[in-house]
Amino acid sequence: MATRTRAPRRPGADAQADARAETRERVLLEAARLFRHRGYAATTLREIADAAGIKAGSIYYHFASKEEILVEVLDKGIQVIYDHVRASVEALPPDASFRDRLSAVIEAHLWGLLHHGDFTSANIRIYGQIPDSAKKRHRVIRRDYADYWDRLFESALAAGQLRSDTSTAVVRLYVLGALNWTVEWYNPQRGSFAEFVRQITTMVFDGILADRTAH
Amino acid sequence: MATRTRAPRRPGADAQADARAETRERVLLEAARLFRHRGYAATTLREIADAAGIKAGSIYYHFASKEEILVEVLDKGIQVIYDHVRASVEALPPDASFRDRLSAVIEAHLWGLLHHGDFTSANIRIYGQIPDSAKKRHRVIRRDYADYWDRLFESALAAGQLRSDTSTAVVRLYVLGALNWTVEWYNPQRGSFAEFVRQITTMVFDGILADRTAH
DNA sequence: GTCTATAGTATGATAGAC
DNA sequence: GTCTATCATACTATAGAC
Repeated sequence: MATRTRAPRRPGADAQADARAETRERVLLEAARLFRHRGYAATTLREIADAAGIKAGSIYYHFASKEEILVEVLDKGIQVIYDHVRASVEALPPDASFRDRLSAVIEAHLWGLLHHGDFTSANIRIYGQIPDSAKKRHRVIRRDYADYWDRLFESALAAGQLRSDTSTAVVRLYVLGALNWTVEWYNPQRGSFAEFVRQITTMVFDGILADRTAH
Repeated sequence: MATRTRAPRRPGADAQADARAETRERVLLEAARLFRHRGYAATTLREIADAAGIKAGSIYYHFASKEEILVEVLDKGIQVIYDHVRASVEALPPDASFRDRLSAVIEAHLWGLLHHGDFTSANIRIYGQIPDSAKKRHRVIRRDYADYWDRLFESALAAGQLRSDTSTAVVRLYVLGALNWTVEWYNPQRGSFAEFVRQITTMVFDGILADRTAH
């Protein structure tokens, strides 16, 4: 395996590896789409295989079990968002304010969430319903991402920019809940993504009541 | 059937009707709990029957199909919240402000949500994954409740109390998303329900940033 | 790398006894 | 009203041909 991925030994080996990776990706993509809309247990390997253009038995060349597919789909649902968020924050000037920093994180989170909707919505929808063994393996990356948000809020609290009458954990759960649920109702045909981000960010920052102050 | 429910004709008929209704309720309760934690498709009628203390075949005396159970569980998930919210608003003085009105609605929504967690969480978790036929039957009450919130926000907007840079539909989706997700993380052991409601209401009204004005 | 065929198990639903 | 027994179907996973 190491020789195959590192240094193909004969002509054509690259193309073969590509074909393999491509089928694998197709299976993951269709699995995410089906898990999202049907649930994990209700989705059969035959459906996934059909959608990916292969037969059910062939899936076992790429994955050891249905649960292997599940864990990869769940992990990817967090990973695509986390990667995007980190890149977005790293692009900020080092002296960016908390408000700028959090704005960037919210926008990047929403971007990843909505542009990989099958993976992220599958994650949100089915996490509560999967076998404990799968939950346990997936929980690592989930915890990492939650910690990232907690550190952000902790530093804002220390700087006096976050409301102090609520714990940072509750703020994180409230904000991530509100953001994540948008994948269930966001409609790109009802306005631009930028305007959508502005509306959500405003409500997260300043609430839903009519402005009584100018920010 | 009408004679049985209206005027029992012999002694013991009431007790029989009670026993029937009680088994039926037990099935619904256990179904809600299992749908919540396993999903609809993954939950078998044998599991529901076991939990309710009867055999799988006996379920068909009370329900025509698995989908009948599903629709009742989903409807109840909205109904218990809706009833509580309406009663709470009707108890307000007729000249209550929008802020008081919305405070009452949020508290009642959270109360119903968290005190009937199996029905409400099952509803939230599995609605996106059920057969279209079930979705269609359940959608009526779902739409009614959404309309209730929309009317609340419309009147607040007309009175200049709701922020006007976002449509009432988006505000409703944002708020209900944030509120509903609390059933996935609320922990009654980490503080009183009243304090929890205060924190959530504050964030919905005024956002998460440090107070810059006194309300 | 994908196929066909199939083993072993579990499912929703029904029929009929009590 | 609840039971037992069973039908027809579908599932995950495996074995071996190509």
